[in-house]
Amino acid sequence: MDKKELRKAGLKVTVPRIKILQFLEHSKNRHHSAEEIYRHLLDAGEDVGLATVYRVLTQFETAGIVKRHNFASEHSVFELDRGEHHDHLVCVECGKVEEFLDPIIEKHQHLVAESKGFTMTDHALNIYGLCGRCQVK
Amino acid sequence: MDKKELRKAGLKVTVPRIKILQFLEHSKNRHHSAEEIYRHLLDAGEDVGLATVYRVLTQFETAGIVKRHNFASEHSVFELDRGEHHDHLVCVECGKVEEFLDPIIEKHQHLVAESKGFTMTDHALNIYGLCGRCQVK
DNA sequence: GTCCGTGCAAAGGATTTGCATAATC
DNA sequence: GATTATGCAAATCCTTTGCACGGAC
Repeated sequence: MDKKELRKAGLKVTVPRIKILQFLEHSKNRHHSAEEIYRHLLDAGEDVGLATVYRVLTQFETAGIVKRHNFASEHSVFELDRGEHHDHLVCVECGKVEEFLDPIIEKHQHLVAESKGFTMTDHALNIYGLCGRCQVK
Repeated sequence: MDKKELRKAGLKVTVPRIKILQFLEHSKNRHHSAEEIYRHLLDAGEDVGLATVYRVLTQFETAGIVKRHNFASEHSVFELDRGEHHDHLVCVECGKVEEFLDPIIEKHQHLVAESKGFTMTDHALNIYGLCGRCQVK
């Protein structure tokens, strides 16, 4: 129920917000750029502006509905925030994104931060490489 | 000997290239944005353009003299590439950057990539937090 | 009806590029 | 002297903002 989720976040229920939320929930790939989401909505016959997509995504990020990532610099990609933390494996060839969680890495990150006197607030681990399919080519 | 290093990289020895290399070698902080480098050169009385700083840094990156990082999105920062890999701890308050290397994390990153069928080409682990000094404030 | 959200176009910041001039080899 | 590098200004890419109109409550 997308409407509920929006209301819970204190956001009015509007067409762009619902459509963007639905796309993020139902699309096969979980990571999308604002441009991709915008294109998808246009293709689906929605009359929406790219600026609105950015605005909605930013609101979603603030509300904790969405996470923003900056992989290989360039543009940001967004994914639904399901609460469970994970890191990313990104194929440098086709852009495919895989998620993973390694408890030992997680633990050691905390140890490292601690040993340097830092209070860790967040971390981003991105592994770049060639996915199985792109290695063959 | 900066001139030698430039020639070795197949780059002509020019004033901007030498000055940028010297700054990266001798500055206390090892991580700098293009803007910072540009400002420093201007303050030192050099007549240089920001575009040249970007061009030189990109050439240095290609030549393996410099590494480019994209921490909290926004702008890139550059550091001299000394060959030895390391990851980064970034203070979200003051921007201070600490380097670290954790063999167990390194090893597990390879294991993760392998288990997903990826050939790892690179990785970036950034831990964000508050450094000791900023926690006190 | 009030207020917030939207589309459009214009602005914004970081980085790149085109071009004539100036420097390196 | 030929070629490559530079500075400047304009262009580009992604993203944000200003504004008048339209929709949500």
